[in-house]
Amino acid sequence: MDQRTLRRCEFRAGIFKALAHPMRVLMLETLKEKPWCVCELAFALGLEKSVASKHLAQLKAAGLVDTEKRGTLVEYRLVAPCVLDVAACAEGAILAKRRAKLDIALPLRS
Amino acid sequence: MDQRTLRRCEFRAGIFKALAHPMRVLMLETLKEKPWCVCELAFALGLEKSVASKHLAQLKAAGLVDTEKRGTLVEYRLVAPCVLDVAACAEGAILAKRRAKLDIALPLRS
DNA sequence: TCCAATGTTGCATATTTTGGAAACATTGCA
DNA sequence: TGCAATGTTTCCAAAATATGCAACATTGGA
Repeated sequence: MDQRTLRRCEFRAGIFKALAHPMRVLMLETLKEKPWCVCELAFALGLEKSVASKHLAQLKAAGLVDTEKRGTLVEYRLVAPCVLDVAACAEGAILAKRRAKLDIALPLRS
Repeated sequence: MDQRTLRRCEFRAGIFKALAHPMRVLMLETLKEKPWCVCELAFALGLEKSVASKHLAQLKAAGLVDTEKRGTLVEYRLVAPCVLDVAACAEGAILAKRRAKLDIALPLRS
């Protein structure tokens, strides 16, 4: 358990921590289509603007989104779309496994 | 923002939450090689057995690992290795982006 | 300059997560 | 049965996180 390994795990856990909230996952999925400003995104998702801003700040700190100022508003855009693919992959594997266990548990259903 | 979408985001956020701790990431990477029992894994990673057990329980609840009883010990094994590959992908994308921004910020360095 | 629009930050509160110690449960063996 | 090994659960205190509101900062336009 060297220092380098620990550092890597902390970095990755940081990425996952940023993703560990339903609203932030939804935000990323929304950003997948096009860039949004805080204001519109907050309205579309039914959030206080301060809450939306803070969630986006976390995503940005993790490096998952990036910003660009446009006049008075700030445009957020997705950096690594593959992150969402990962979610789909993990979900698929987990659900497949779960289904397999059910089939073993209930073999008479066929 | 229909109910189904929200449900999906909650499920995915649950997976990410299970991954949102350096020690749990390290545990998954360790389990990638071979199955481990709680006892050995706790010793190898320098954890209290109760702490290791709780981390593993979280990973199991998320569906990321599975267990098999062998006498007095419980063997934990990885379910979805693709999660770790995804982590590597996300990390790569984020670091690449970060590097790109630094190059823009310091263009005279070349 | 003044104001409106947009975001961010600070604060208070409530909730969740974490780690450690001890108690408890289960299993296999003498 | 009694005991040792292995895991899980419970309780507690500390730390981290989430939310909503208000205050503040920045920008562009009247």
